Amino acid sequence: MEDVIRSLGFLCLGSRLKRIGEQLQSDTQRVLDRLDVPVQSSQYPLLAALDRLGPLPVGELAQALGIAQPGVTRSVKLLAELGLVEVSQSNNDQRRRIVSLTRNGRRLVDAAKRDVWPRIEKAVADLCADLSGPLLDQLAAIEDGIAAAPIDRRVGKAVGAVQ
Amino acid sequence: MEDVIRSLGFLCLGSRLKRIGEQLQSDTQRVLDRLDVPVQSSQYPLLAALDRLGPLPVGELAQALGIAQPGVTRSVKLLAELGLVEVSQSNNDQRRRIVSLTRNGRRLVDAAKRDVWPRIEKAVADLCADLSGPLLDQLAAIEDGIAAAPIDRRVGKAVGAVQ
DNA sequence: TGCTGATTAATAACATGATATATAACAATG
DNA sequence: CATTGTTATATATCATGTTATTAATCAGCA
Repeated sequence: MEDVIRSLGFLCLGSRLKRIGEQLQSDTQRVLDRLDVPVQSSQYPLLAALDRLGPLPVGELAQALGIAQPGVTRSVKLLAELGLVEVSQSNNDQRRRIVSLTRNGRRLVDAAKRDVWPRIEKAVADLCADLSGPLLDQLAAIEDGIAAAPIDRRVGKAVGAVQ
Repeated sequence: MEDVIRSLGFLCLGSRLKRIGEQLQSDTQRVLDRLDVPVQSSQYPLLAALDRLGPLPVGELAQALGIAQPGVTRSVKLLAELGLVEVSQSNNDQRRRIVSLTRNGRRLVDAAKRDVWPRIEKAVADLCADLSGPLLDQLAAIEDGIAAAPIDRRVGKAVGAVQ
């Protein structure tokens, strides 16, 4: 059976990247499922962001993760229910809600950094090791290219009605 | 503000691919929004599959698109309500429901193939033109690598409990 | 000082992926 | 040929992204 997304090449690059990303995430999830970890793989970037950058308000967290703010609000709520992060009001600005790791969250991140993340990183790096180009650099170039001029701008305005 | 997903490299490759894919899709959506097209960009792969492969039962359509069957069932229902595809019972096997393009669906695909898809493809190809490696080949290699041995298998079994 | 506009986060509603399960039809076997 | 297992699809539920909107707070200015 022909893989249509693959056959369509650049036309469906978005769908294809998304599909590969979901595949990688669910594979990674299976790694975590073997452990006693109560967190979906997709929540780790948020924890990693707090680990790297320290406590952050919701909006900046969204920016750091490159997702929209409501997504962060939802994840934070979930992780707070699990006792991994906590939210405190900012002193200067009552609108801002500062998210930080709890003691348990800290412990989870430290353990993951020590025991799990290096293995996952190595597995993914191996997967990409034989590629003919520097994938991460290329992805960065794509991201920069999109940021500079999104596809719809590149397509131009001269497309007439379709039906 | 540091882009954490980007900084984490291979560890978050899945999240990153997904994020780039979603960005590309929503950019493409904006192209379509300028036209009179009543279809989300994410539905085009299904229409393209029917165009390339002819009428297909739900399961084979899922396989051709590389997504799970319930996703196809849902999209087909949506596209059928829009009058772009229709469903007929298979003769040999009453379980199978064969999805095909309607006259309107055919017309939409033909118009898109003629007027829109080449432009989008070109825009995305341009975006990727300056990359230092053959991106599509690399993605194919990643997909093949995942299929051969998913990440969780590559990580190995020797990871202890995390907390 | 009090109004106006901007900013922050929450909520609602939707899109679209997944898995798990139910139902209907087929196939195979005792 | 009836039962049993398999296969194809639909449905339910969840995860997680989006945009649009609302509510609360801040900041600036007449």
